[in-house]
Amino acid sequence: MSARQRVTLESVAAHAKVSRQTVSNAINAPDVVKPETLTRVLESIAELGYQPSRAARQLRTRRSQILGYSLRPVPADAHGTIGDRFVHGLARAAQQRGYRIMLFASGNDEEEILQYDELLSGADLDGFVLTNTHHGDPRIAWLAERDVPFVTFGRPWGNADATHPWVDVDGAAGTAAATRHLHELGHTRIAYLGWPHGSGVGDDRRTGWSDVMAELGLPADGRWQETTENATEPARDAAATLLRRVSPGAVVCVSDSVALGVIRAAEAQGRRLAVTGFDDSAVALLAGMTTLAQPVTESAQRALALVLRDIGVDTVGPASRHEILAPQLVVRDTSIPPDPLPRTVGS
Amino acid sequence: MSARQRVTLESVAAHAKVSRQTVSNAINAPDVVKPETLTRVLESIAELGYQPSRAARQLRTRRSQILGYSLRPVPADAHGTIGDRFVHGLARAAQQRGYRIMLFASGNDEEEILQYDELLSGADLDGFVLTNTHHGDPRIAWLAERDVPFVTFGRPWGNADATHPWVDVDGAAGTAAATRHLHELGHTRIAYLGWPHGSGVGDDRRTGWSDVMAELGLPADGRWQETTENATEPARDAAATLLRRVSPGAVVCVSDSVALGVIRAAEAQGRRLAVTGFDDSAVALLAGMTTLAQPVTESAQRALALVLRDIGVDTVGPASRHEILAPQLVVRDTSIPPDPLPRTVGS
DNA sequence: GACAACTGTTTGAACGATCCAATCCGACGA
DNA sequence: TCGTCGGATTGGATCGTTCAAACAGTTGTC
Repeated sequence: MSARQRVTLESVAAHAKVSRQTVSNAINAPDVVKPETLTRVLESIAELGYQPSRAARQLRTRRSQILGYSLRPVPADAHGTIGDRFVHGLARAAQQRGYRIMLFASGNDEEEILQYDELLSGADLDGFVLTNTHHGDPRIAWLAERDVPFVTFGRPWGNADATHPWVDVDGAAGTAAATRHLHELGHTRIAYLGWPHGSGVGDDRRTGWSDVMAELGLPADGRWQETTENATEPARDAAATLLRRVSPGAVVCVSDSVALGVIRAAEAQGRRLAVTGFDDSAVALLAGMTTLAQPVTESAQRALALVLRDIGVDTVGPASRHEILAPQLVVRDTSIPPDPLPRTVGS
Repeated sequence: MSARQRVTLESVAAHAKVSRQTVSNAINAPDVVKPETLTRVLESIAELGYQPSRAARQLRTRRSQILGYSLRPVPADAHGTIGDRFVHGLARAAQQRGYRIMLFASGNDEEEILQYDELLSGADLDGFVLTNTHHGDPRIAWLAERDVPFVTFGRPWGNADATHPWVDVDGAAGTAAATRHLHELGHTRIAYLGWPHGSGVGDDRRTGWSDVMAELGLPADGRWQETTENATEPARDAAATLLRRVSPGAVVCVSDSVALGVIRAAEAQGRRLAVTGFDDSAVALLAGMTTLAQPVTESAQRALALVLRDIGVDTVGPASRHEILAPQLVVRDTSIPPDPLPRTVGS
């Protein structure tokens, strides 16, 4: 009920019989305070339950200890929880380091840049975490130009000399693992269904398949691949073509949605087919689909560490400025040994 | 490159040839400023691109213009985008009103309350938005006791005299609409598969079905319902029992996951069955499932308006302190007319 | 013994906004 | 002409922290 008096540096100082600044030092630069004074001050802080006012600190230091994270409208057909889990991991990692995540909404890159401007001058945000970066992303240029600390979840495709820190999942390693897995099961006729050429992520994932196929001396030319947009219906049609053309025993897919299309096509043609997806979405779980789980939480933690380093929070050793994390193969029912007679079509 | 001087109240005042306070008034209380002075000041603000320092304002007023939103770990089998879309709607609605959303992570109610305490004293948050409230939620008691403004997405089940503002989706209206829809298609043997008794949301949705059935003079006793936890596998087993017991022509389900279990059970038994789900998740879209779409974005907007009113941002007329929004029926393929001979168990 | 160097602590000023009290100014009435 | 009134505007104090410089106390050096 009664509004208790706010605990401030001054009141802690009085309680510990030192000055404001010494209490401040005890928090921000403990090494300059005499050990016995330090313990006395820390006791007072604990006893009074003191918490520094972020506003006052921010006003003086021009640092908010807050990072910005932009939300885009959620597409209607989204079934992933990747975004969800990434934000959660980010928020948790941040608050362990005394930082917080502030959200803002934007519809496109330009709008988002306007928000950057507003948040930097008005709210003194210390940095940003970007997702869904793309080729020639204007947000990256804007931030880099102003020396604003930021990190991207997703590597800068087609811009090898980008200097900002980033974290990404190794798509090629993922499809490579899936391809090897299918080969170990006995498959030799392994096709690939991916996104249209030109997207960094899609091309990367295709590479994993084609490299392993080459390594194994198995065919992976144009006849063994097909492309489709990232939805189940179009994927079904593309898969139907692919199945008729090379009659594969297994298909590595660029995503769970696409993989589901392949499964539907196989059912329609009455074929027995091994399929792998990518993302480990809820759909994959429901379909009992073998897929690749992205290390989302770990990505968030690494991303946070990278941007905090640029902000200057910890000046630990010169580790790499980017991280590539391998996804994990989740084996379920849809990766099955091949038919004894691979050539046989249908029931 | 060169760090341009920050635009402050003082510099705007100098530019407009008035005093600090007049500029402040132009922003916070335009009606006390003489019109011609006002326009002059506003022009200066626009010209210099002035933005008030949130830190300074917060230090003085003890208001941050920030609302807290807690994230819980995302369950592995989650396939909904409801949480995602709610946060997005919240962030967008907030920033239209000059507010921002700050995230924090917590694992349980107690941990979340500790975060409240920290955020209130350290960061001066103006209020909170809670989701996933439950019976006897300690968070609600804690916040209410301290007169902290907050709103919940989800009504206070079993606590009719709760006084805090809330927003919720009308589950009963949803299942009622589904039931009527099935009846209009010609169904009369309509069963229900729900969650175990005792959960507010689950019981509410069941009510919608049973009320309409009673209204239509159709049977809805215990034989026509079954319960299951919210996952596809258990739902399939429960559905199998239900189908054998009353041989329904249609089943209204408490969620999309459960509905998918019913579809699987019907396939296994070779039955033709109309099914409706709840939530309009990606799974429903993929399965071509008739379901109920929750007005998530609108809920977020209303929730924001309610909590801002308690904070005292707008003192508009005395509207209601809670809102119940109706979900929308999304008709797809799984709501089908009944067999000509409902008793026939098809091949 | 005087001065310098160093350690640990304290004091005053500043960050940029709002609150509060005081002042200005033109109009109006006596 | 002067005092009064009320709305518009001004200057000073304040919020709680950190920065920069000054201060006392001890030790070391020639």
